[in-house]
Amino acid sequence: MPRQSRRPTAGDVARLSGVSSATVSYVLNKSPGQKISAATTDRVLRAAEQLGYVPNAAAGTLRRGHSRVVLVVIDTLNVGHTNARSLEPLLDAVASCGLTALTYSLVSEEDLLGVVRTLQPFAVAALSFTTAAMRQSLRAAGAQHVIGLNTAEDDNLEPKRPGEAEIGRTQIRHLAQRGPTRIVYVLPATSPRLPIAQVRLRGAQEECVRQGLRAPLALSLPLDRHAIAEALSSLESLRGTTGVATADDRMGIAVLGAMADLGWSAPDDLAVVGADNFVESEFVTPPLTSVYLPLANLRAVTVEWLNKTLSGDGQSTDHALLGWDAAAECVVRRSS
Amino acid sequence: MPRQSRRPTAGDVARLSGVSSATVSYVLNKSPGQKISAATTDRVLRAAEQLGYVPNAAAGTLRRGHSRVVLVVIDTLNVGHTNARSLEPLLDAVASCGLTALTYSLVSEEDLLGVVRTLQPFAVAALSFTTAAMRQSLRAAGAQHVIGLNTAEDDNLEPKRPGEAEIGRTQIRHLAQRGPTRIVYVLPATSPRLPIAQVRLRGAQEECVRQGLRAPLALSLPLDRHAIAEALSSLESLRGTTGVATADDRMGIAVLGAMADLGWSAPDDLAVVGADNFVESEFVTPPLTSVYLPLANLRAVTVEWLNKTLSGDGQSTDHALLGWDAAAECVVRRSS
DNA sequence: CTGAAAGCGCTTACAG
DNA sequence: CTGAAAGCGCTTACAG
Repeated sequence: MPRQSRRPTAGDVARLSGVSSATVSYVLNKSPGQKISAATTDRVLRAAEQLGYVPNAAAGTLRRGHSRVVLVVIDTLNVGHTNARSLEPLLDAVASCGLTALTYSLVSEEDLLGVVRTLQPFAVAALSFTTAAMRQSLRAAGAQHVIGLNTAEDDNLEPKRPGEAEIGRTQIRHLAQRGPTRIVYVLPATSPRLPIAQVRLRGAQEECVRQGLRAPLALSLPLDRHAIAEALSSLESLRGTTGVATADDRMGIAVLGAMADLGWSAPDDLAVVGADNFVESEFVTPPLTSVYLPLANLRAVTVEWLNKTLSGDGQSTDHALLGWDAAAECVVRRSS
Repeated sequence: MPRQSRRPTAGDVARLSGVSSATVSYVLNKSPGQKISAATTDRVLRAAEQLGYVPNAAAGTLRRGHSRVVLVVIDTLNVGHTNARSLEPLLDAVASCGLTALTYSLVSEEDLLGVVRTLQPFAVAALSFTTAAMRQSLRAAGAQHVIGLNTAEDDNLEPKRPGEAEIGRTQIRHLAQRGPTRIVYVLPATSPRLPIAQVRLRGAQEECVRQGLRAPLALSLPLDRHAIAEALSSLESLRGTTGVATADDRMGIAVLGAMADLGWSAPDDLAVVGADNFVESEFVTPPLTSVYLPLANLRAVTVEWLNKTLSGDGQSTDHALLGWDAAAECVVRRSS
């Protein structure tokens, strides 16, 4: 197999079409303010096509000072389908603007900054809550533009996930309507998603105060059917008057399974509400009520923002907000 | 807010430490074959630290001919948790080799080639089956090295997902052991994962022949509890003698839910087996039996491969294989 | 309407 | 042991 021959450069295209590499660049980038004759344009385009010319992005990046990549940051603390739902419209938006979308799974913020320094992306679109300080660091590291999920109000506040507390509050509001006088909040004993679970719990605690309910009993349980059943059985005396909120639907489904093992049924023995609205929650028996955060038209918002920054003066590094409905939605099913 | 001052370059570091930028490069890259005095090394390191110097990756890429990025390709046709499980060890492996891992969600192969042309990655690690032709294209587009899930045998064969057929075969082998004489295969009516479902069905069909069973009844159903219940009720006469295999656990859980609505129970009325071993499958009632493909030590295989290519002559563009256990595993639970 | 030339920031063969 | 210089492939201000 012959060694892959050198990849064609703008110079090669120029030579073939009998113009300078500058003209090639003007034609291929449709540089505004450059009038190139139709005949020349045509020759250049034909030559580029013939050679299969693809600009060397690294050279462009070096010259321009930033790449044409949009780095989409995924929050690994979100459940998979939550990310998937947001990702698709975002990737779509980026592609439709002629930019290259790359996904980065957020492990640590330090690591993300390293990637940004490496990539010098045109923009970072963070599908996670970002503080003003973090956005500042991202721009300092070389991201021209930063967009993220965040609320103007909470900019510098911890926790960084204001929407999560709202999920906890909404779970309690729903349970309170159903009659229970006592709340149990079940979170996973160990899980990478524990930080989110804790914010949800905090929201639930707040809402219990507001509703005049006793503080919720927080139960850290392993994702193990038998262990959960055992823990629930010690709550025997609470049957009939208790609502259970779980940190997510996975735990909610596990609780329903454990209840079945105990011969208990929802909502009579315990009313159960989960979070994140897993697809599976509709299919279990009884179907699981769930609270989640709907994301507003991400695609449209992103396209509009990218177009604005692309046509902008090139200097603006302001951040923008990704669409975000502050209100959590409760899908009521038979478990509560 | 003052405009961000120019980012420091190797030249700045050189000036501050009183050496040339060549020496800076030698020190920072620990260039073999260059003897730099300890004193100089120290001064350079100190100056780089002081200025917060980070090499401009685009310049390095331009000069070197490829970047230090490993592009990890995710197959969006796999379910989220399948990808997540593979992704973690891979990202870990890449980081531990001092390279930058970026994730790309495979939409189309053409689009992936575009990203590779843009990024000129050091390597592409594809968490999807890749044909020899595709790996060839990837290298032509600028990926120095390519690694992927694939079997040497099936290199040029369609379908590109040999493991999926094995899932279907294993589902049938399991059901056949349980006594059913008739097989129903349930796949989603519409789903982005339909291509995978169809390969699984084909595997199931093969295995039915091998087991001397009648060809499976293939049922395309929407992910809708009532619609599934209705479809199942027309199978009334098959109760007690039929095994149901579903294209994945989501559909399996939906089938169990629909059966509950009909007052049927698994495994007595229908023995049910799903695929992909969702975490939730253990928690539904009855717990769902599931077949999945375990991935072998991805991290170790990847690290070994990266180290080999990094220390290699720099010219080799051969591909390697990611760890892959050809055997599917069946987690037996009470639904079958 | 088009081209010659500079320069983005690295890396490395070469000269000392 | 260290430095001067070339060059990777673009883009763009400038000159014609």
